[in-house]
Amino acid sequence: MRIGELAARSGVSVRALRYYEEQELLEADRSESGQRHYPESAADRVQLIQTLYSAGLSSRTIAELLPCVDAKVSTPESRSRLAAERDRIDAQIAALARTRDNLDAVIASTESPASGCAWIADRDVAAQASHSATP
Amino acid sequence: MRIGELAARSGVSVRALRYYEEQELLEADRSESGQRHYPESAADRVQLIQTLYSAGLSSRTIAELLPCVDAKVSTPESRSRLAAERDRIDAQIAALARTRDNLDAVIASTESPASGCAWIADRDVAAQASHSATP
DNA sequence: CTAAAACCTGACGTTGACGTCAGAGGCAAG
DNA sequence: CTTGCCTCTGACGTCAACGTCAGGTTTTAG
Repeated sequence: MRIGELAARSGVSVRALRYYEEQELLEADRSESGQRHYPESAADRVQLIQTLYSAGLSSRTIAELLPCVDAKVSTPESRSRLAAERDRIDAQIAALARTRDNLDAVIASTESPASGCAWIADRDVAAQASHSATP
Repeated sequence: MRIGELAARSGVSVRALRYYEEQELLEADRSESGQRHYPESAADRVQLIQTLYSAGLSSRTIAELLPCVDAKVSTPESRSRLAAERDRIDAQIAALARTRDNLDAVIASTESPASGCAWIADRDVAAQASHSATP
């Protein structure tokens, strides 16, 4: 299929697909006239790329990890990289869960009519005091 | 305290603090000569701002929600805003958890010597097929 | 065959949260 | 007083993941 159809199927823009190619995340066959031509499997790959982007990985990191998926091999570097990213995501989940709980607390306190919302000042700061943000 | 000390205490840059003021997230008294002067409580507030940033809120959103914390009042708008942000964070957590599980799967498969890593292609794409990314 | 739609490359624009630099003033120590 | 560090405003730079536009070629529909 050509780029327009892949864009429609995977729900990303044509520009994004060309960007992915530029970043070496997605390769395409070229027709005689230079037009990109993708196999069916490209749609899944684009979904994968999107998933990894939404998990906060950079295109460079994704480019470094995708060969593991493609070649179905893993070097010690790729494994430690995977583990590092997993840990980062785990920490991110934990931080988000804390913030969500804080939001829940303030929502609960403001939904009942006669209460203020002195929330995170009491809860979150204490929890935050023992860790640092993502670099 | 002055801006340098607050920066050191809260672990953010001086530039960031001035930026927060520009975005109306953080106010400062001014000395006769124009230098910013902060109360002790500013350190906690900076932590709060950082927490909300790391949860993916924009400075504009934070600026709209902070008055609720300060004035300890909530309007219907601020309440629905809080709920919307909570839901967004919840969805983000769920998406991250899926991706983390996928990473776990591939790590497990690559750690044992004789296996490939055809992971997300089997697991994640199916899971992703029923939802959309954050806009 | 022709016009429209899709595609190409190249390049500049956008957004957010700052970094960085320039030039000028302020402030405690010796 | 002057040295040296801190602070001020203002303004341009950065980085990622694209958006958008220009100007030209290719494919498709009628």
